[in-house]
Amino acid sequence: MADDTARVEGPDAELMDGLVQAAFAITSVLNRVGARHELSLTQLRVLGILRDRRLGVTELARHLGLDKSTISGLLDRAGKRGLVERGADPGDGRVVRVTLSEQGHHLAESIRVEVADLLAPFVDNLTRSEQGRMRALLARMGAGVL
Amino acid sequence: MADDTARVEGPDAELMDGLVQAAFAITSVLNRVGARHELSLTQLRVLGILRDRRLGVTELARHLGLDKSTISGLLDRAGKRGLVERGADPGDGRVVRVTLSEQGHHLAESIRVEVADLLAPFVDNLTRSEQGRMRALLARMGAGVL
DNA sequence: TATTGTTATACTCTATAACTATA
DNA sequence: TATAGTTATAGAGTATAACAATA
Repeated sequence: MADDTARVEGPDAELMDGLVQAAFAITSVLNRVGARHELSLTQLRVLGILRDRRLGVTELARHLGLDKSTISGLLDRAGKRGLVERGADPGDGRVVRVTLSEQGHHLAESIRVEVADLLAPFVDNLTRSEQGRMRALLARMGAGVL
Repeated sequence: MADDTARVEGPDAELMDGLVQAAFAITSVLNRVGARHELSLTQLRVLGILRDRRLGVTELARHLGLDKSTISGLLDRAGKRGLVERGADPGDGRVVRVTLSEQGHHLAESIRVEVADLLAPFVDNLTRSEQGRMRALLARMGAGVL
């Protein structure tokens, strides 16, 4: 075998490991920030998703990959804390429109800042151009729809 | 301001968003694979951690960032399924050495393969050299200890 | 009939506090 | 005294099944 580049190798196992480790690390940061505000990771995600959206229960369930019955309970607890509000849908009497309360918006913004603060030291280990390259590589991988 | 590069900007918010989205996406893959085998994400992690380690309950708790009482319950359930075994420590009568059973090792290996299969299509969106660059960037960020 | 949301039920996950055994 | 692990307890997260209301 003269040409090493022709060797058939599986996908880069080390990279996969790195991605999974990074995912755990980032999730740990999110959990820590959530815990400061007595929010589970899921509640944190609800706040993040509802920041710029007004969704029905079923849509929210689809965003989170959870059953709608799970969302009902989640919303009960978040509602009791004054973070979200349930409203009627003008066009369809069956759907419940879920929105962030003003307090919910404030909390979501605090969380965004705190997460950025905890992530910054790591992102700052990269130069500006490295940051740009990382961003581009994530996009090329299709990280958003992964 | 003649020199744009001198402008003080906050850390790259877009990159942070990309990292968080990627983390959710990867976690979703892990959850899916776990669900196939009726394993929670935490049980999945236990299998992964114990693959090449023989830890005490407290050490395992530290690895996972959970309380040791949580680990006790986790091990009860995993043990009942024959995935892990509790053994004595030769040097310290207080510690319980946790190991993967043979069945646990098999399952851990299956999971590794399944995760790799689900992640492969995305990693394969990058060329070899891009994969290498991504791996290096993750390492430079300190993704492992993030 | 099909869809939206809620409720009842049953587990798992998780932390806190109190406990036992060993060091 | 201090540390390792377990147990009891309580609350949150989760899915399944059954249900009511609306389309």
